[in-house]
Parts: sequence; structure tokens; C-alpha cells
Amino acid sequence: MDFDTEITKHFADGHKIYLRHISVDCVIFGFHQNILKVLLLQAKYAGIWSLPGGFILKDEHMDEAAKRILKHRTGLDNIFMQQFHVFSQPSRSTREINQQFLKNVGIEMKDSWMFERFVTVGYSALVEFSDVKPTADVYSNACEWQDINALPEMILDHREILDTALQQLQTNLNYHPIGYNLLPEKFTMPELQKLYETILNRKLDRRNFQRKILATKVLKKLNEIKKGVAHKAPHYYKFDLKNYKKALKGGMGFEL
Amino acid sequence: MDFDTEITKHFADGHKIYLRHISVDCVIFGFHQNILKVLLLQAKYAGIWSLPGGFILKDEHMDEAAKRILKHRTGLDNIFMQQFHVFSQPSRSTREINQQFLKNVGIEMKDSWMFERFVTVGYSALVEFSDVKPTADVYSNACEWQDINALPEMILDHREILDTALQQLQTNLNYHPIGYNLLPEKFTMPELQKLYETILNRKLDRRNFQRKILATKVLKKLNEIKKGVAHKAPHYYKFDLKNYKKALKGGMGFEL
DNA sequence: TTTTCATTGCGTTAATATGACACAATGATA
DNA sequence: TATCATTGTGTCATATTAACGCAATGAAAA
Repeated sequence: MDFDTEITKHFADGHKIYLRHISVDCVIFGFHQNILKVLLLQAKYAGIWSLPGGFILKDEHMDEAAKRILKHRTGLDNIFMQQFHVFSQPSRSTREINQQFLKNVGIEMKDSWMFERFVTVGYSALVEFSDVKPTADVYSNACEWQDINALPEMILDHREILDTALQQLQTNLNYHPIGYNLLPEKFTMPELQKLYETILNRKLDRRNFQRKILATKVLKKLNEIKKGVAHKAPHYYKFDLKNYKKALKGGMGFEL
Repeated sequence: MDFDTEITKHFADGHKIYLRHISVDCVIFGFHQNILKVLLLQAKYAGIWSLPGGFILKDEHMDEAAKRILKHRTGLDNIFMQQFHVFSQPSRSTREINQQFLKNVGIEMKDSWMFERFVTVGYSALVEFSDVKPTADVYSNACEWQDINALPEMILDHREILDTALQQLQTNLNYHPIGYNLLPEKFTMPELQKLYETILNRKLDRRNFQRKILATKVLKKLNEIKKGVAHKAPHYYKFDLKNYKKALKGGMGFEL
């Protein structure tokens, strides 16, 4: 199916397979070179950026829709995703955006479910940066990681959605372990600490951080030392999945 | 407009004013005689119970829809409401329920937006029991407070929605003050403690509870003592709204 | 009237958690 | 071989928490 046919079909008949008025937008976090990143799409023609999003199939759980979208943009399976907020300002209309898009593509259409109001559900995910193969959708030029500290302009309320996800991530940091999906299998204590500092956007005391994290027993110290580093080489750690998952449910029992 | 006409119109044309596929369900908590209560509706004919719910007008923010529903069932205005989760199992179909309802009413209709799948957004509210005038809607026999510990059978996943709201309430208790909308203007320390114990479903140490609550400065001690009680009479307190609202945003800074 | 007693108000104490910092060990680099 | 930024481990003063003691109160019982 060629591009025009696909677009036309989506705008004309999409409501036959998707629920009207509801969309899902995903905030996908990664961590690379000590910088927190978010996966964004650049809209065709307009050049403005957006969160990876999509719609809910008529017989699909919303969580499944979010995972399907994540899979298409990253190639990743089996990632824990969490809905964090519903955005429903009546003014968040995709009408102009979608009409402009069709115009740019050169398709004429008077009415479409895509012109109607959408309420969107925000989902967040934490993924390992190097596992992701960013893949654009048909509406986009590019799919790229963007630094959380240097975000481009974004459509509609997507910046607000992203900020909400980030804030939720910060809040959860004290009550839930983090890092399993964001760090490589083996990592050092300074790397884990840097992740926490990046998300919280403040410095933590190295020694107190280690004491508290180790007290939760979500880490396993490996008998292996990082090589090729200047100065004293740190140990490697990996997550103890059993305790990690226990802490996901029961909480960490400390504040940073 | 008589009952039949109204129902017919809602089923036939409701989708012209409401968003399809999306509903709002409200978990409205009250506190009376040391028991936590929830406001429920009893469906006509079926007798089974449900949460007060409704739909979103085409040009209405979801939060406004929730407040509108709350207002209609309680008479209350200006109550803080919070969305807490979206429920979207594809199996949560209102088709059978609504078709049965029409059949009972004696209306025939082949198709209706009300027969389609609904994703519902859960909202919670805490209200002062004695301020509420429970008011049933056209689909219900009764609107009544039910004990949280003796809930009747509920339709669809409404029991799950209620349980989720309760769990969220328990979690929030440590980070946000509570009671302003649940207790009368003047209350005693044992009454406040009982509220906390009821929600958390466990005993708290009387002396430690008082120390921690007072440390947050959300309470103002009044120069007034409760009368007509057996044993030593406790002081009255009221909330210091300024500090209360500060704590709503910034957190309480303790755990119980 | 006097006594009883469950409850309130105001404390103490020991155990634990937290924040701030000291110091030796390491190992690549100068 | 010396340097030095960084890691691993530990200390200590302070704050927070859990657990409990005891006198004061005042309605109800004796």
C-alpha cells in the first residue's frame, strides 16, 4: 500500500478499527552519556516534534495499545509501561494539525474522525538506550532521542505531557527502584548515582547514596571491576531481580 | 420531558453531545459515625449498585464532567476531584447492561452509542457527609451511602475502580493532609485519628499521631472543649487552611 | 458526696535513620 | 616513581521514630 492510500484510508476509515476521541501518547525515557533522553518524532512538513502516539483498537486494552506503539517506535518488547495522566482540555484539538497535514500531502477530505476532539492518555516507559532502534511512523520525518534539557518545540500539549511524566518519575524515585530498564545489565555505583542525580536534577552524597541503595538489597555486587578508567576502578553491580520487583511493589523504605 | 422520552433521546442521540467511548466514574468518600462511606447508585430493575458516573460533553474538560456528576449526585460545588486511573479492559462492555435496561423500560432500539465499548476514567473526591443530599439519576432507584466494609454487589469493574481509589487514598495519606472535606469544621484529635485509622485500616499510637500531626501545623487548637462526653473531654481543633493547602502541595514530611 | 475509671494531655527514653564528613586504597597518568 | 581524582569504608552528631509512663479530667457508678 502506498503512502497516499494508507493516509487516505486512515483518515477516512480509521474510526472503524479505532476508538474515537481517545489517543495514547508515550513518554519514552532513555539514559545515555549521563544525560536523560526522550524519544520524539518530527512531524512531516511542519518540522515540529511530538511524542510517539497512536490509537486504541476497538478490542484492545489501552495498555496493549501503548505497548504496541512503543514496539513500533523502538523495536522493544515486554517493557513495563504505566499510564500517568489523562489530558483532556477541550482546546487540544488536532483538527488544524491534521487538516494541514492532509493539505501538505495533497489529499482533500471534508470530514474525518481525525479532525474531532481527542482526549489522550499519557504512558511512560523507561528503556535501555542502546537497545532502541528509533523508527519513524508515516506521519514523521524522523524518530530521535532528544536531551531532556534541550527539548525542541512540541505540538499541542505534548510538552506538558512530557513534563508531567518527568515529575512523576522524580516523585516515584523515592518509593520505587529504578534503573533496571535504563542501565545496561552491569553497571557501577557512580553510574547508578548519576542516573538518580540526572532525574532528580541535584547532587547526592556519594557515600549516603550507596548506603541507602545497598540497604534495600536490590543490588548484587559482582566480583568484577571496571577496566580502563582513570583513577580508582569501581565495582560492577547488577540488579537482584527478585528484590527489585519486591521493592517495586512494596516501596524502597527511604528518602534520598 | 417524560422518562421514556428522555431515555430514548439519550440512547439515540447522546453521542451528538457527548464523546463516544469515554465515561467518567466517581468514587465519592464520606466519613460518618467513624465509618468510611462511599456514595453509590442502585440501578433500576436490576437492583445492582454502581458508582455515580456520566459522560463528557463535546466541549468540556474531563475534570469539569467529573465535577458536574458530583454536583448532580450530592448538590456540592467546588470540591477537589482527582483522576486516579483509566480502566480500559475491552471486556468492560456496557452493551448487555444497557440493552437489558432498555428492555425493562420497554424501549426498543437496535443500535446506540450506549451499546459500544467504554473506557472509563476514575475520579475520587472527599466530601463532608452531612453536606451531601444524595440524589439518584434517571437510571437509578436510589442514591445512598454505603459502608466501605459492607459493600453490595457492583456492576462491571466498579468494585475494582472503588478499590483502586481506596488504595490511592491510603497511599496519599502519608504525603498529603486529609480531613478538610471529610470532617466538620470543628473536630477533636481522637476524631481525626479515627479517620486516619479507618482509611489505613490499622491502629495508630494516640500520642505519636498527635505529635506528628501538630508538627505539620495544619491544625489550629481552639479554646473550646467538647461537652457531654464520658471521661476527659478533648479539645476542639480546626484546620489552618493556609498551612493545609501548603501541605497539599509540598507534602507532610512524615510517615505514620 | 465520694469513688471509679476510661480517656486526654503532656511527657520520657531507647532504637533507628539521616546528613555531613574523614581517611586510606586504588591505579591510570604525569 | 610521584601525583591525584576517585572509590570503598567508616565515624559521629543530630533528627526522627516507636514504645511507653503518668497525672489530670469529669461523667458515671457506688
